[in-house]
Amino acid sequence: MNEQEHIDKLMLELRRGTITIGVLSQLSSPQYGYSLVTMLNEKGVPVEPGTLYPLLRRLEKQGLLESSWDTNEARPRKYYVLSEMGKAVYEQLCKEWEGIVRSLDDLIHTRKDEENGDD
Amino acid sequence: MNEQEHIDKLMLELRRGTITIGVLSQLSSPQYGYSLVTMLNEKGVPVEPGTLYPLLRRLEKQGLLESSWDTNEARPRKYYVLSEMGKAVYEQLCKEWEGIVRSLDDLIHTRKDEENGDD
DNA sequence: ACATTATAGTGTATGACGCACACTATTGTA
DNA sequence: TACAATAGTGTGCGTCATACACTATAATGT
Repeated sequence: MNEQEHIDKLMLELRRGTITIGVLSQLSSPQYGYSLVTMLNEKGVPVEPGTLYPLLRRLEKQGLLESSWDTNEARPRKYYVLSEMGKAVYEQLCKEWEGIVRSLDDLIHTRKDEENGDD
Repeated sequence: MNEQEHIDKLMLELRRGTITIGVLSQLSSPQYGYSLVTMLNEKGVPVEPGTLYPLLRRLEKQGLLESSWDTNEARPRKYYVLSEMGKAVYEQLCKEWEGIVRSLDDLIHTRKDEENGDD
């Protein structure tokens, strides 16, 4: 396994959960799956259809999203939108996410020197 | 499932991979597992011994870490430190991590209105 | 001095869950 | 006819939390 393969694998894990936040962040107004895949990929959050569709259904089953079919268009589209609980969870999740980012940022820019080292 | 349970579960996923970065970030100089558990928890990256030890062994097997026993102390300690490849991977991973953070930050502070924003 | 408990330190086994990947299926459009 | 739009399923992998096992030392109590 070379460097790039390691990085790819680690990135895979790092992305975990971020897809969910990305999805939730876009569903304050209704959108359908196919458009979400496209948009998220454009915005730098790579996601596969085979990942997104199950995710959407999962989130709906858990009560974070609500869905409705639009059959007026050329092809039927399934629109998802945040439920009340979804909104609340999303708000809170953002705060927690920022906490994680801050902690990790802290570790990365290692401040070993300002430990006020008493040896 | 109430709000808090949802958040806990989502947080669990969000933390994925961040533990690895946290560990790598601390191993430019050698440290042993037990001290890492303590330190990371202090620094806001909660991690269980049962998570860290397998992680360290995994990273060593993959060639990102090197280990050596110190049997001079009261109890034997297994010290880990970044290998050359580990350093390279860590450097690159940090950049990628910042990319993820930036993308997600972008999505969270939804700029729906300024869709025409070409810098 | 001896027994008991706590702590430092490393390790394993199991189960859950989300993700990528490879697929299927339908319908409209060029 | 072939391609794009749109939604879906099934499998395998990897990491995480949890619970547990193990050893040797330090600390405590009697």
